[in-house]
Amino acid sequence: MLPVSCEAYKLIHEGAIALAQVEADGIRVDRKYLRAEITKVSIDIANAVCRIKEDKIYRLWIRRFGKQANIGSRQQLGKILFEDMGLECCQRTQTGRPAITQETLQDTKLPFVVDYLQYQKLIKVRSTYLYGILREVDPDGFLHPFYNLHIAQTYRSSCDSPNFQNIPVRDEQMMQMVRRAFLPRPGNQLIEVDYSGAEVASATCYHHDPTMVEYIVNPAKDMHRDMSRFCYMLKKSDVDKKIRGCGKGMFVFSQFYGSYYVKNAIALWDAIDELGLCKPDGTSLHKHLRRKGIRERGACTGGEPPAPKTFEAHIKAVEDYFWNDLFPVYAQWKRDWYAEYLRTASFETLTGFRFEGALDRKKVINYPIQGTAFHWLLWSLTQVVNKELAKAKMRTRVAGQIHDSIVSDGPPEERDDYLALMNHIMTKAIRDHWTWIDVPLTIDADVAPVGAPWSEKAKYKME
DNA sequence: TACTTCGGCGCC
DNA sequence: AAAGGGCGCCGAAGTA
Repeated sequence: MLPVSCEAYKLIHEGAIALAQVEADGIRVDRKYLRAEITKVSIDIANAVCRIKEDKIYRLWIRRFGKQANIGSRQQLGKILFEDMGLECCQRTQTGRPAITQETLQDTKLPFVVDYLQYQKLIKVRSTYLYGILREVDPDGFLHPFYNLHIAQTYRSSCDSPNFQNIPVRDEQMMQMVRRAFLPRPGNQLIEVDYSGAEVASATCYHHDPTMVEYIVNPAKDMHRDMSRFCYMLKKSDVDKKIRGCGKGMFVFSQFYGSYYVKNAIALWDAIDELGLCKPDGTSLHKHLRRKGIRERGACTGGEPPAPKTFEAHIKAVEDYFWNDLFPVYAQWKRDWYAEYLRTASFETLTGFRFEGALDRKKVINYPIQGTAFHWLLWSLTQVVNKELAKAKMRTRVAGQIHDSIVSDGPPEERDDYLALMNHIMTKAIRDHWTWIDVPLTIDADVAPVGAPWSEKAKYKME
């Protein structure tokens, strides 16, 4: 930890005090629900195991491993599928073995993997989440996760015992099963406030690309929708939520974090079938791309340049456009920032923290952006926890923090005051504190009904 | 038995 | 030239 200014030191000091308060207050958990759900999930797991054992593949499994056969062993499954059955596995692990992942299993197209993946999901929910949370609940029914400021290389926080920062949310089934366990105190409601596009805004404070500023300032513009359109050669109106999500995750953020067109092309192409991506009239995007002259994905080997008229070649063109035409200033900043690092062997965040030592290019670009975005959240947390809640004599308490969001537990009559306070701290006061924040910051809020679990949170309109 | 490493996967 | 940043937790498998 290398804070290079009094102000940077103060952020960590006051941040630690705020997080200690969050840890002490904790979050209420429904133990009865957890115990009942563990029983329920255990039955579902037993049923899934039965279905797996009825499959032909399990007979091969027994023949090959006999008494050692273990459904939980990915290594064994890999040997059966990719050695005995001779199926193709297009991903390797670090040590060169076939990678047995959700993706490579799905690629086999075997009916067996549907049951197997459901089984694995339930195992994950039961062990990491249901048991993992229940084990840490205190005698009063509260959870007190630890928030660390001395672990992450980026100057972010981390969280453990249990990790409150990786509770399922994207998978609807897992989200329901796990978030149902988190409750507000009696008579209260849970609220989650998060920075919109925190890392994009943080990055822009470094590179100042005018096109990115325009995307942030103008609510009518949408970078993810635009890039989704270009990747799949669609009209603006053809981009639905699913397609936009693919462009965002498989192109834009991948590119920001240092991935490249070959990986993007594979992910975006496979997503068409896996997620059933269609135009509004029901045309599959594969068919749509064929009409645009793209019939194949391309070799995607990374060795040779992509063959013409392949999807790979198209995504390479999108990548060139993205960095050379759309965000040239961002691209130049990346080159300059890295060159300066090579010269000095160090760099600093805008919030006043230094990095030293051997780091690769991707880390040199990503660390300051990630750390700075978190420091916005941490500063906001110090204001609300250490100062404003007490000053306003409010009963609302912060229950947790997830990198760019703050979860609170408070009485409904304080809800609108709390949201107004958070909006003031997170979007206005912070820009007086750090005047180098030269893009507007905005927040979103999710609110669960009074007495309802975290699984029932829904978008909340703030005035 | 206790510990470490690996592969995998949950979140931002 | 290379090719996804950061975490914590789990079970399996290997080692002491």
